[in-house]
Parts: sequence; structure tokens; C-alpha cells
Amino acid sequence: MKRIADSTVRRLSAYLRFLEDFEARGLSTISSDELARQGGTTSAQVRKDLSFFGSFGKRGLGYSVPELSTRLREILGLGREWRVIILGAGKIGAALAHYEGFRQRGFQILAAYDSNPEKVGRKLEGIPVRGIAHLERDVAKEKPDIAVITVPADAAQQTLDLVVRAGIKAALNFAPTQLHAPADVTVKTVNMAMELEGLSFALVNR
Amino acid sequence: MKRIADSTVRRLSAYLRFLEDFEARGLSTISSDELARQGGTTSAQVRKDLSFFGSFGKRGLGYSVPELSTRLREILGLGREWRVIILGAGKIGAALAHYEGFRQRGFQILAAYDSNPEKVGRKLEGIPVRGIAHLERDVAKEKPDIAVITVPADAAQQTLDLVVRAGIKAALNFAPTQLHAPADVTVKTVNMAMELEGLSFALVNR
DNA sequence: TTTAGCTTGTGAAGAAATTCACAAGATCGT
DNA sequence: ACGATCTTGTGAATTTCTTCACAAGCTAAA
Repeated sequence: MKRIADSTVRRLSAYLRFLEDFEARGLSTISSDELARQGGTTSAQVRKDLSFFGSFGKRGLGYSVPELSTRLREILGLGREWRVIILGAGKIGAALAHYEGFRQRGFQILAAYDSNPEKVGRKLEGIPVRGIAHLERDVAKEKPDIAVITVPADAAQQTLDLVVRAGIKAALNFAPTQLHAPADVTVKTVNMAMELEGLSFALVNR
Repeated sequence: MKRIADSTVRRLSAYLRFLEDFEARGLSTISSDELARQGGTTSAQVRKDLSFFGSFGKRGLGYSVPELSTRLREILGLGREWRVIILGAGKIGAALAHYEGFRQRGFQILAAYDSNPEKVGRKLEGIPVRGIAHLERDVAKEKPDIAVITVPADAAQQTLDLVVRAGIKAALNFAPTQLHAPADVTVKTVNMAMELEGLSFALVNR
């Protein structure tokens, strides 16, 4: 299959969100132009993005909202439940465990892990906190798909190494540091410091 | 000035982080190749990125770590204190207020705002929580530079509108929704749901 | 059935970002 | 002082991403 750009996948994700709004409002069709307006892009871009996966629209009419939603969910792999573990039971871990958007979209949080014995055995927003030493065993048993890393920056790489060794193939990193992983493991980083610096740059350059 | 790509700014931000590590380890020079290895890019990319702003290296030697750090901080606008307010005193707001990386890099959090009277008057990780009704007046007085939006998705656009009306020119949005703002206002969105969907896509497409 | 009015899907064109490749400097050891 | 060895800075080439532009298809009204 032709390689799909990261930016395309992000836009598909955005389109899906608008479609869900539309669906909730009971509208049945939408044009690429409307989708583009919502997403801050162009109608050509929307159509090109979709064209990588097939042709889902009707000329002269637009796209069926429920049909396109379904297809986008399939494309994005949201047809199934993904099992998630959180590494690091701190403030960010708590905010994520609490975040409704996860469960809503089929991301089920199994457990959180922490190295601090004080935290182990407690709950984090209703999710059990376990000792990091159990990670490998638990992963073998429960087969989580995705690891969310919310440990401090200086522990992030070793935590990722642990996660990779346990056999997990996808990670979402919140530590403000660049992580290195084997090619068959997908890592995405959310770096708030970097975003803020982007704003800082924008503010001084105008 | 030639327009600088977003991706370039993000990389500069990453380079700065490595340089700080290097500085802490007492190393005095670094090559574009080493910087590239850390950042998961190529040496040509590093040199090209820097070349938009001048030439900071010495042929045959590399870059002076302290000098390049200083220059990058200048370029990114980190030479000054940025004043930040947080909109929404929930879990994410708390995690951010608690996050050391902000202060460390010159982002000073002035206050949090919330519409819930229960929360107003309390503290969020040591930061005062104020009523949203005071926003406009406070902004006129305290001149914050950046608004961080951590309200629920369905309130995010109206919160941004408020912030824009008050005169703030930069916002960092954590609500999982696309926001629209005038051209002179820079908005960056951190969308965890989108990142997870990116992982989901990666997992099903291999 | 025909026509007018939309909107899709997609090659081709254009723009933007990345990588190549090498001349030009700088250092170091002899 | 000279040659060997590095590494930068940067036009040019290449690759990737976005936008253009239009034929093709669908609907609705007359």
C-alpha cells in the first residue's frame, strides 16, 4: 500500500470529529467544501485525502455522513477496542486516566504503572496503579496495544525500552524528550514545551 | 523575512534541548551530525534549519554549544519572560500548572480562570483561580501573552473568542476540537485523541 | 428527456520541504 | 608550512505535499 503521510492521517481524524458533530445534528450529507471549512483546509485537500482510500462520495451530492464516518473509523483502525496502559502515575497520568475522550473512542485504559511504592496498589481515577516490576509479566498476560508514557524526561527512554522489550508496538510520549525506538515500534510525542516555544517564536516574529 | 516552516521551528526547539543536555555535561562543541542523530534527522537538515537565521558554526569544528544555545534562545524568543494564563481549572489545567518545564523555560503562569464558582478563589497548584468574568479586566491590567485553553471541547471556541477579544495574540489549545481565530492570532492545538488515532492507524497498517 | 446546477475524483501543475554534493574554511600533527 | 582530515554553508536536485482545473456523474426541475 502507498505510504500515507502523517498529515493526512491527522486530517482524517479531524474530519471524523466533524462528521460526528454532523451526525449528532441529524444531517445526512456533507460536501468536501463544508468539511474543508470546518477543518481549516481546502476542498481539494479533503478529496485528495479521501482518494487514497477509495471513493466514498456521490458527484453532485457530497458524502453520506454515516457512511463516511464508518469508513473513516475503519481506515483509522477505530473499529476495535485498543488496550492502553499508562506509565507514570503522576499529574499528567491522572489527567489522562480521567479523560473521557479515550474510552469514548475505544481506547480502554487497563492500568497505570509507577516505580513509587507509595502509589502502587492505589487507584488513579479508578484505574489500578501497579509496580513497574510487574510490567513484563502483565503485558504478556493482558496484551496491551499502546503505552502512554508520562514519566519524567530523564526516565522516559528507559521506560520506553522496557515497554518495547515487553513487546508493545505503539507509544504516546508526554515527556519533553526525543525518544528512540526500533523501526517496528511507532512512537508519537506530545511536547508541550515545544508547542509553547512555537508560540513564542510566532510572537516575536511579527 | 522569509517565512519559516513550522517543522523547522519545532526542530530548533529540539536542538535547543539537546544543547542544554550537552552544556550540562560540560561539552563545548557539537557537530550537525551529532545534533541530527539526537533529533532523529539528518545533518543537512540541521544545517539548513540553522542557515535560515545565520551561520553559527565553524567549518571543521562544529558549533560552540553555549553560543548556539544562546542564538537558538534568541531566535525562539526565549530571551524574555512570557506571561501565561490557563483557561479551565480542571485536571489538565492542574497538570500544566504543576509542570516545571514551563517556569524553567521562562513561561510564567499568572492565573487560572474557571466558570465554576466552586473553584474560584481557590488555588490550583499554587496558582490563583479566578472567575472568567474578570478575564477582560485582568488582561488589560496584567497583559498576559499566551492563553492555554483546557476547557471542555464544547466551550473551547467561545473561550478562545473571549481571549481574542481581550487582546491576547497566542493560544495553546488542549480541547479536542478545531478552533478558528483571526489571522493575527496564533493558535496551536495539542490533540491527544488525534495522536492516539495516529497510533491506531499505524497499528492496523502494517 | 433535456438542461442547468452541483460536487466528486484525479491527473497535472505548482509549491514546499528535504536531501545531495561539494567548495570553502578551520584544525592538527609533523 | 603543508598535507590530511574535518565539518560547515548552500545552490541544485529530488522528493513530498498541496492546489488547480476540469471531465464525469448525479439530481432536480421543466
